[in-house]
Amino acid sequence: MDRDPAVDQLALAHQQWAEHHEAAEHMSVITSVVRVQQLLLARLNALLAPFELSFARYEALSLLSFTRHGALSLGTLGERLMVHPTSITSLIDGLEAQGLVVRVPHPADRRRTLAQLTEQGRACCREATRALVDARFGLTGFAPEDAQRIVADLARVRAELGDPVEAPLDGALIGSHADGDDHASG
Amino acid sequence: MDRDPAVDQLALAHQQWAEHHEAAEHMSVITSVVRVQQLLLARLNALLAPFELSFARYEALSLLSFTRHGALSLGTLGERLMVHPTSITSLIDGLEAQGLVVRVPHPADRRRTLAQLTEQGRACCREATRALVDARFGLTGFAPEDAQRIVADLARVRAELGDPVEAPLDGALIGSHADGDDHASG
DNA sequence: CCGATTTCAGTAAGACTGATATTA
DNA sequence: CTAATATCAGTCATACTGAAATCG
Repeated sequence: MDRDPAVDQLALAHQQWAEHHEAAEHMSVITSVVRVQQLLLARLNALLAPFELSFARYEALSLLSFTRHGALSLGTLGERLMVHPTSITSLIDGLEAQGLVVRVPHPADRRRTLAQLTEQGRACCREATRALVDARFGLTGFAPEDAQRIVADLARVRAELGDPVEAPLDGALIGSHADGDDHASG
Repeated sequence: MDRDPAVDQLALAHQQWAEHHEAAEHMSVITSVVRVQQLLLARLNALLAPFELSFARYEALSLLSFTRHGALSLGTLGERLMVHPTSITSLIDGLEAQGLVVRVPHPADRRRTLAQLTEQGRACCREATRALVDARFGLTGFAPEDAQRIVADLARVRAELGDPVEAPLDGALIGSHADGDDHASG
């Protein structure tokens, strides 16, 4: 008695839900989002495995690489990544143990600590980025317009849940991201 | 120097990414999915907190409630929820400690164990369902058609990542979910 | 003194690997 | 015998709470 080799478990759950309750479509949004995140992160972590990076660590490296001196305070990093302060501490612990970043004191505020990219960290980020971009983040089959539509739909969900969402820009760009960070050791 | 009170961190990341690399739209799909799942689960877990349920536990109860006798083997449950076998063991451990399910031996296969809803489990699931449905799973602002479009888009992503995805059904329903489970104690 | 920043100790749920007992 | 099922032991990354040290 072998089971069906490939059953769409989400469609099955939707069908069962619709037979018993209301709001089946809303429930399906949840299960779809959870499942897609599960699959996407598995794919990305596989792509990043050769570099001994998780996607979370890659995101941090990437943010650092965008700054003028390759450094951000832990607080700013946590804000950008939208994670708990203690999570940033352990995330940077890991990257520091790998030699990809170092902690340096903030020159102007001795309460703060900067995470500073090392040369090795820069190189690692560069190569990992190439791997991800070449694989189109696991979304090879999607044209940029397809991706944009999904992002727009999910932005509506974020807005519904209280996340700050930029108005669907008709040309208005943000230019106010100088929050006093990004001055490194020098 | 207070920061902007509400900045769309995802839009900011997208902008920075687009300035430096390709595939910015694909990257944005990832960050959007991760963020939406984070926000959605936080909302759902808050809605379920009065019942001392997490969404994961609720999903298990819900699946059990759909069966004829309120019981499924742990293996089938894990397959439906798409989680690791050892995760099912600990999930059922928790539900059993709460008195919402009990483990009973499978009548026809002594290797298997059935998770069986208790009366308390049924009641808890019923009330939790009402709370979730009343709140439309945190998606009050979405009409069923909106939700359907999002689900369809995410189904394309799942297909792209190798998940079994039911063909966009034009009337074809699945009727083959009798996999030998669902016979309970009696 | 108050508040911001980071860290630490501890808890908890979750995802894994590898091994094991039991049974088909 | 092999394969399936569930569990256990242990590891790991994460997410939190509460407290502390340091500093603006």
